[in-house]
Amino acid sequence: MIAKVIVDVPTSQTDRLFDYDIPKEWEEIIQPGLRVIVPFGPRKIQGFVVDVAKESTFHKTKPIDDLLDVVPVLTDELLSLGAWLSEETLCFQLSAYQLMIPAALRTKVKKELRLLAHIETVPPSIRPYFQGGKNPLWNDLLKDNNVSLKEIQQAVKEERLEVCYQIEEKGKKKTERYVKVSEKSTVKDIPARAAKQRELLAYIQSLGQPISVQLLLQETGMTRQTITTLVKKGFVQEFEKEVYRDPLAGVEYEQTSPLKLTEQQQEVITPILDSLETKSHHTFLLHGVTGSGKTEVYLQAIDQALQQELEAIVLVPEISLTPQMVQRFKGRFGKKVAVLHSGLSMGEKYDEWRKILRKEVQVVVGARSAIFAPFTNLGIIIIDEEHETSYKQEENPRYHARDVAIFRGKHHQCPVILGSATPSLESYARAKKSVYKLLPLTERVHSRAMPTVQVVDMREELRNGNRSMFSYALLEKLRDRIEKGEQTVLFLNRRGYSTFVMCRDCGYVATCEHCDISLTYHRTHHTLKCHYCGHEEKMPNKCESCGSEHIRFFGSGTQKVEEELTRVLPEAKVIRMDIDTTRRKGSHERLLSAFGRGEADILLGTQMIAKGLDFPKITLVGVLAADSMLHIPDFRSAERTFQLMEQVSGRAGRHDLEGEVIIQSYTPDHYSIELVKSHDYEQFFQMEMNQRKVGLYPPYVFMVLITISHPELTNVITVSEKVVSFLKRELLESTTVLGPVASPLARIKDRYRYQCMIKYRNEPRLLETLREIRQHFIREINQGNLQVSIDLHPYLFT
DNA sequence: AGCACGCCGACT
DNA sequence: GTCGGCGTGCTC
Repeated sequence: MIAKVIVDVPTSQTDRLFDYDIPKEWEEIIQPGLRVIVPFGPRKIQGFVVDVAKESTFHKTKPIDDLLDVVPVLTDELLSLGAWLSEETLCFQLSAYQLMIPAALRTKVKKELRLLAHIETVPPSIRPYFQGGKNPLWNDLLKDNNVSLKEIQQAVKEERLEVCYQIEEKGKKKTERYVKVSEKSTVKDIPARAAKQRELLAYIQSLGQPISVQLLLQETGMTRQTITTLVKKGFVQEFEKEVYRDPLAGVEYEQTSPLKLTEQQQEVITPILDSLETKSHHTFLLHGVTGSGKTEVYLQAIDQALQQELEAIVLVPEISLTPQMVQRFKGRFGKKVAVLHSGLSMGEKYDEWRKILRKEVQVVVGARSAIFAPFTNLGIIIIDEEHETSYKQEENPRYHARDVAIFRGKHHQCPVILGSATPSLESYARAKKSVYKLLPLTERVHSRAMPTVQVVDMREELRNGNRSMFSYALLEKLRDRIEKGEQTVLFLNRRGYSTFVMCRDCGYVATCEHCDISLTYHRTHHTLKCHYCGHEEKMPNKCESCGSEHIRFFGSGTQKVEEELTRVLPEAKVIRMDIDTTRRKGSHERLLSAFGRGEADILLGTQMIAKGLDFPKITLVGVLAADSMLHIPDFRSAERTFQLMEQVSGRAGRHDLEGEVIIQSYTPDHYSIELVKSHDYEQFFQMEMNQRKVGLYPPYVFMVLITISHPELTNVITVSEKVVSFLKRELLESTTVLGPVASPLARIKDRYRYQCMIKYRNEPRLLETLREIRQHFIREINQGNLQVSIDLHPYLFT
């Protein structure tokens, strides 16, 4: 029998199957999805078995060396998903499979030296390494300049030393020491004067089951010595037991039960339940305004899946994986839930993952990579806040969790639900074309009103002599809330901190005459540049629109805002939440719960406070600079602005008190800001779609971004030009190839970067052509200087 | 990725 | 004549 193996060597030359003999004794055991150790040239490496066959066309097959697993770590479905993913994202199959297993399982095979003869026979320089019967690692010897490799090689040849391969598994299963009573031991057998021992044995006996040593000590107040004596005398046995690391140890979740659904909720859940019951795949776009009760719909749909003995995956954006969110799922489904996010340690992630593999949980709540949870009976997949860009991985493999979800939905014939108050244009357009099924939730639960939104024109403020970052209207309302003891959320968007140029008098922003996208200021040449078409112009001294000299770059930090806030409102208690104040583990939750307890009047923060906040006393939301994101040179900037404004507005008035929103802007007339007033997603969608049509952007076209980098600028330019002319030659006439132009980040780590862009509607030879490009530059790539990164459906243009 | 093989310059 | 530089190519 032959195993087809993907070896752990991430290069394009080895990105194919290698055949290995399966030794007789393993024929029953080896199956697809197992990890194995195989000989590869002169060394031993790890690999994934992806298939088993009768025979090989290769005539010099070697046998598999060792097994790393007994139970497959990849299911058949995940194996085929990996193959598909590597096709679609142009990554190595190996990388796709590594994505699906926890980091703890990504083993390294290390080379170590062992003594075959007496220590005196090996070179003196390496003798110290063998002290205490140790086997030194090859790499450690290499680092030592006194050690001569020649001598080692000689010793190996003469069989005084041998080179062995040691598997180093990073993920250790956590164990604890347990004790249990030995058979037929009785208290009577212990001398009466050993009262402590008697008492302890009796206690363990009374439990009727093994107990962890730590817990035993805690509960009885005895010393370790007493236990050891009992063990020595043979009355009890001590052993290691595997335990799970519990990141949420001690946290109690209040059990919740299903709420009565509103009429609208009932309407949207019906087709989902239908899809579940008939086991047919549909992708639903659940478009529900903030506060419309999407989560309750998710919960009840999952409940239905569980009743059918099926499993569920829920994806949540990383930043909203707060205890508040986890609470809602744990509260309803208790121990059936595993949580996977980046805040967990490697060991904790490994444990959560193993619970899934062993079918000890049926629901996974997690960030992007949780979409690969090794379930085998999926009943439903939910992607909350579907428009979030964090669902796209920005490094290889550059996959989008939405695409993976739909692949798995089709495989399991189960519903996929994309939920959002502000769907991505791509998804909404698909829903309009009936590719997805649109499920609208237009009302908030308990018929609460949407918050009223007031847009303040900051140009006007400036004209009225207000040079501060707070408008009169916002200040007045802030004072009002403090007086009433109500709370305010102040939102400052730091993304787009960078370098767009704007006139403080008229709001004019320098844009590219060819692309209708704001220009980026380049300090090096004091110029303005377009990152899409390469257009370049001089940085103006005066506003081109009104002639004012108040033209400047934009950007302001939370810290500065906080200072100013304490100056103008000294009585206000402020909690600041940004990357700086939430870096430490748990500080995120601490700050939020402090705010929830009413320990502050104002919560000031960035992105991270835009989501999931649900506190009854928040009645005012202020957005300090709504435009900051609008002028990022990205065709999605208007979409992101609208989404964010809506998202932030949703924080206000979610309970009995009515909510109010103040948005400060220098471009109050822009539709992405204007339309927040009426919370009119539909209208925004229409406007933005027009823009996309004119500019030829998704969803009207698909895009591919190719980034070329090299330490030598001239090299980057030559290669980029070759790439572009090759693309133009190979691809259809209807396809647009743009560039090459310097990337927005024109140099990273001493490497120059150029990019080109493909826009296409239908391009059957696309993947093939892109693969050819990689292949063509393979030599230069292998020499390690050239990098060609290919991003299909990019979300980031740096 | 590693590692071997192989073909040229510098040296005991 | 040999040692060692790293360009090239292979690994079931």
